[in-house]
Amino acid sequence: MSIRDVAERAGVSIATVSRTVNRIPTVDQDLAQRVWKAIEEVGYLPNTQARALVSGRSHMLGLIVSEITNPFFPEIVQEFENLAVAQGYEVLIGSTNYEPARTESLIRRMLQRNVDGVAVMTFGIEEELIQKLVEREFPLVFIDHGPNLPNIRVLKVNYAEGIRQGVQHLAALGHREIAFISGPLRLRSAVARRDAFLKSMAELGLKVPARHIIEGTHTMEGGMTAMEKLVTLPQLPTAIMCSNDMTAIGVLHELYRTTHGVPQEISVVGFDDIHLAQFMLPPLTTVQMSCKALAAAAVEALRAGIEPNYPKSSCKEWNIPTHLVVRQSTSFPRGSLPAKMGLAAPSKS
Amino acid sequence: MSIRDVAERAGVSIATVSRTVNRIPTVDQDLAQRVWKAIEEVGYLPNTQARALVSGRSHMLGLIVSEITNPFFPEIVQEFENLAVAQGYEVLIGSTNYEPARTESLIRRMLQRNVDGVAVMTFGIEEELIQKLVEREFPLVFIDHGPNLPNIRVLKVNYAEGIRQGVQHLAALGHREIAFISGPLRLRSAVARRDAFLKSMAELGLKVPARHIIEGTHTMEGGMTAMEKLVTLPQLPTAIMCSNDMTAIGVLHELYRTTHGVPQEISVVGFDDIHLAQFMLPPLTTVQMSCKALAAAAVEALRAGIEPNYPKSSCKEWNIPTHLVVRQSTSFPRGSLPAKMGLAAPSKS
DNA sequence: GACACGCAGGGAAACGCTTTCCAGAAAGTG
DNA sequence: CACTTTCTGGAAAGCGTTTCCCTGCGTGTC
Repeated sequence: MSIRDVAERAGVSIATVSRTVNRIPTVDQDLAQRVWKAIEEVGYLPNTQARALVSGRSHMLGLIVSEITNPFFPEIVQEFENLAVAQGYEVLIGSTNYEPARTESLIRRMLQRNVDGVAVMTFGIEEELIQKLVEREFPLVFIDHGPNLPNIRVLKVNYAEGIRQGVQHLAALGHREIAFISGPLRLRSAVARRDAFLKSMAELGLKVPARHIIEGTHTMEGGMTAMEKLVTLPQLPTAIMCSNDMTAIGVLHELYRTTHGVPQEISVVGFDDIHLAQFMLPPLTTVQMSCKALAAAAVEALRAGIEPNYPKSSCKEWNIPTHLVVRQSTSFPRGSLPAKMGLAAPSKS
Repeated sequence: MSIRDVAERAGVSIATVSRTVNRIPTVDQDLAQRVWKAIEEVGYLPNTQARALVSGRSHMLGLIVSEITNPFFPEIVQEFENLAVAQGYEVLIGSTNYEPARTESLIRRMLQRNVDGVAVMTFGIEEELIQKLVEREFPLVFIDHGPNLPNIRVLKVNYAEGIRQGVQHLAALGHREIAFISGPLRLRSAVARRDAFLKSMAELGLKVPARHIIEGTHTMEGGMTAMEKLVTLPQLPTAIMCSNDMTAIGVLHELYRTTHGVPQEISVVGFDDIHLAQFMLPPLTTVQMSCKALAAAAVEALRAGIEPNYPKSSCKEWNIPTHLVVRQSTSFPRGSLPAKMGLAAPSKS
C-alpha cells in the first residue's frame, strides 16, 4: 500500500519510486519501468495527505454555497468541480443554509483540512473570521462583493444589464405595472438586483409604488408567499419580475393555484436561468447569469492567489455578464391586443 | 500556526498541547488554561492532515452521486452532509455524470485522499476497481445493489411498495391504459422500478403492451422525448407513470406543449418526490423515497464499517421505504365522470 | 528521615511522503 | 593508468501530529 512496498517489490529505494512517480527525468528507463510495474501490481496510490504535509499545499479548494438544494448552486458546483479537477484540484463543498454559525464552522473546518483557497459563493456574508483570513493573505474569492481590502478578488455580476433587458422587454410589450419580488434584503446581491430593477424602471419613467416591491426569500415558498400578497391588491400588476428563478417558480405555482393564466393575465420574469427554467409551464422568460463564466473566473482567481507562478491576469475583478432569455412566460398585458392571446398555448417550444 | 508555536507561547511541551486539545483529563487545570489561551492568541487550528497521517483515519467520507444537477441528489447530499458533520466527518462529493471513466477516477481520487469510506449512490455501476476495494474490505455502501459479496452493505429501496401504491391509485381512479417511462435500463434501479410497475399491473390483471413501456434517461429531456413518442400513438394512454420526477417534469412540459391537459386528459405520476414536485403545475402526484432515511442509513452503514467499536446494528441491509403522495396531477381517465373535471384547476393546493 | 509509589509532563519515535545531500560508480581526460 | 567530472541511487531529515515511555517531583508510609 505504501511507497515502501513498491520500493521493495521493485528492488529499488523509496526515493527512486518517488522520483518515478513524479516523473523526474533522471531515473533510468529500465528502473522506471520496473517501478511502474510494481506500482501496478500492488495497486499503489500515493497518499495525498502525506504529500500535502510535506509540500504545504493540499490541492484542495473550498467551495461555499448558500444552499445546495437550490438548483442554481449545483450548476455552479458542477462547473467548478469539473474545472478544478481538470486542473489538479479536489473540491470540498459546504452549504451554509444561510446560517452565519454554519459558515464560520465551515470555513474553520476547511482551514483545518488545509484547503489552498476558498470560493465564497454565498452572496453576502460578513464574517469576522473572513477578515482575519484576508489579513493573512489566505486566497479567497467572493461573489458580488467582498471585504474592502486591497488584495481581495471579487467576481462582479453585472445585474444591471440583464435586469434592464428584462424591464425593457416587458415595457416594450406594453407593461407599465411591473412588480418586483426581491430576495432577502440582508444579501447584498438581493439589494443589487432590486436596485437594478428600480433604476431600469426609472430610466423608462415608470413609477414603482412601494406595494409593488415585495421581499422574498429566494425560494419557491417565498415566491408563493409574495405572490399571495400581490394577488390581494385591488389592482394586480400585469407583470412580475423575480429576483431569482426559484421565486418565479413559486410565483407560477401560486398563479396556477389562484387560476391566473400566465402569460395571458400576467407575465413573469425570473433570474439565473437555471436548467429547470425552460421546463416550467410556461417556459420561463429569465435573465441568464453564466455559471460557466462564474465558475471559471472563481477557479482562475483562486489559482492566481495560490500558485506563485500562475500567469497573473492582472485584474482583481472579474465581470460576469448577464442577458435576457425570452421564453413564454411573458406576453402583452391583459386587455391589450386580445388577438395575440394564442401565445398562451404555443405549438412549438 | 503549528502546535509548536502554541507550545512555545504557553511554555509547555507539544505533548501537553496535544493532550490539552484532545481533552485528556490528566492535564493540569492551570496548564490547560494557559494552553487554551495560547491557542486563542496565535489562532491555532490543528492540522487535520497530520492527524490523519498518525491516526490512519481521515474522518472524511466520500459521496458519489450520478449527477449533482439532478435535484434529487442535492437533497441527499444535504442530508448526508448534515449527518456526517454532526458525527465528526467531512464529506468529499463527486458526480459521475454517468461516465464509468469518471467514476473510476473519482474513486481513485477519493482513495488518495484517504477517505474512510465511500457511499456509492449512483444506482448501478459495476466497476472492477470497486471489486478490488471490496476485497480489501474497504468500507463501501451501495444503494439498491452491490457486488454479491459477504461483507457488503446495501441500502435496499423498496420500489415495489411505492410503485404498487401508484398503480393502485391510478387503477382505483379507473385507469386501464397506463404507460411507463423507465430510466436508462443499464441501471439496476431503473430495471427494478420498471419490473415493479409490470408486476403491479399484472397483479390487477392489466395488460401492458410493449408500446406503453418507453426507455427514458431520468432527465427532463428524456421525459420529453419519451412523451413525444407516446403522443404519436393512435390511442394515447390515460395515465403515465415515470421512473423519476425529472422525467415526469419533462412529460408535463411536453403535454403542455402539445396542449394536453393534466390531469383532465392524462394523469401523470412521478417517483422520488423531490422538493420541486409539489411546485409543478399541476403539483405532481409522486412516490416518495425518503432522502433522510437514505442518508441516515448510508452514514450509519459507513460508520459501522469504519469504527471498530461502533454499535453493530447487526444488519447488512437497510430497508428504505417508499410511499405514494397524491397531489393534483392524477384524476379520473378522460371521458369518464366528466362532472369531476373541476379538479383540473383546484382552489386550494 | 529515607524509601516506595503514583502521576503529571517532557522527550522522542512514528505515520507516509518529499527533498536534499552524499557516496559510489562510470566515463572521460591528461 | 590515475585523477577528475558527471550522474544515479541510497540514506536521512523534516512536515505536524499522536503516543509511548521515561524522568522527576510530590506524597505517603514506615
